[in-house]
Amino acid sequence: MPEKPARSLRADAARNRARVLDVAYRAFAEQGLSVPIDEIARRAGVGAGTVYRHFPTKRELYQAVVEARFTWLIERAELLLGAEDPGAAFFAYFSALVTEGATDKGLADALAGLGFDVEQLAPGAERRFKEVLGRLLSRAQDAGVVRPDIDVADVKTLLVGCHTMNRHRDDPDAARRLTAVIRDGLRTRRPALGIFDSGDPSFAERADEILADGFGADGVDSSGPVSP
Amino acid sequence: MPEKPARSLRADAARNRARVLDVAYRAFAEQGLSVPIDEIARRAGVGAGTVYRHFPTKRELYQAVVEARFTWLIERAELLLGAEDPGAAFFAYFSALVTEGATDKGLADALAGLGFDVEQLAPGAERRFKEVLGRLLSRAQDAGVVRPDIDVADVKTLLVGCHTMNRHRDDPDAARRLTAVIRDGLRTRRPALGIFDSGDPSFAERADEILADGFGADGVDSSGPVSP
DNA sequence: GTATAAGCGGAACGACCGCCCCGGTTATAC
DNA sequence: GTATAACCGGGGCGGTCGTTCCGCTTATAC
Repeated sequence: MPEKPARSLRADAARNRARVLDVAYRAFAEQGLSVPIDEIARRAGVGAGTVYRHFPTKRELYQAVVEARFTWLIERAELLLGAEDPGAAFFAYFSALVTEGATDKGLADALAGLGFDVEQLAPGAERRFKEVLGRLLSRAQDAGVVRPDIDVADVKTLLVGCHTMNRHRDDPDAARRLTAVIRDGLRTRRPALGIFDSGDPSFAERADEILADGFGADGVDSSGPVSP
Repeated sequence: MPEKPARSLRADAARNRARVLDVAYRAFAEQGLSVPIDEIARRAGVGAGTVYRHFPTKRELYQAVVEARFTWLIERAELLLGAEDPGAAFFAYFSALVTEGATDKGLADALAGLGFDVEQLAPGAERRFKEVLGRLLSRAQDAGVVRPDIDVADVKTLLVGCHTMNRHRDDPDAARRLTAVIRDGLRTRRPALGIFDSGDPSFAERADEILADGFGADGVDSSGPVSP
């Protein structure tokens, strides 16, 4: 059962390595990438040197954790690829990824590309993830459920946005509402019903004019509240 | 014209203060809150001590900049309050805030509550901002354009999400698409047209079952790729 | 012109964090 | 049991960043 791919590890070393990996997963999940290595070492009951012997850099430790998580996510997606309702499958997976990111900040950070670029961190896993997510997406699009103008990268970005929003407000009700907004936004537009449609387009131009005047111009108005 | 609310400042001191404030605005806009004080001092051509004499902490410097920006945003919103098309006014403002956040990372960080809590940073400005944004929102909701189940805090959070997404992908085309997804998600749902509707709800349950199995469970599978 | 105090700049301090090193310990082969 | 090499832990290094301190400079009042 236990594999020893490289030259065998001493028993205590193997134990420590597994322990560090497990603790690291939990710590990253709770605090994200920003958790110090020293804390992981402390929680694992080992010295920092031990962590660094098994994982030469923080990046490699993070990589090991993230890779395992991605593999897990990919497996889950594959379970849904055979589903009979492509739209429901896509949205079920999307929602699952959102809640997953709420539980695992390390994963959310990885998807967001905080600190390390995921494509370099775990190239294979990231590619397979995007591939399988892309298949779920195209099926939903082919079924006419998801708007056709977005691609996998867009979905990934929307996912990152959902994670940020959930961190910004930990209220679960709000999280559900906000995810619902994005899910609805992803759906194919129904034909306009007139009264609900976007409103007077000419006003949109006028609004832009109103706002355009100096919006985002340089400098802080020094006669304002900034100069006490 | 130039006010001197407190005891008068020496001419060079006033000049330096204004210079620091202006440079700080630009630096925060470009790099967000994470820009070091030393760099602001360097760019302003003064020593770090000079920055700290005028603004005792980084927080207070940031506060001065953010407060001015909020005041500016509030003024812009008030211009739109009298608009005849509440829906267009709301969406015009929302879009303006999104592009504003892309230009000004310091502002985006403030809205996201990164580093400092905005409500403590600039309580008055933040309250007035939420108030005026809330009025634009309710009007659009009363007009039946924006879905009624969301509140101001939701809109603020969605804004933060848009900013994150725009940072995650700097492609302007993608940014437009992603903002469009959220704007569409904010619109009142049209009556369902049957074929496009959410799909078999019973499958949604089954999908949850498929995914629920261990999704988000504790621990990393140590027989996986984590144990080379 | 001179006295004086406000203002200036940058060296320095402390805290944090990723990473390295080395003297001591311990599993393992014989 | 013993030799030995792998392994362990934690102190320390180097870098970053917010903040403070102090000797020198200079605007300003008289």
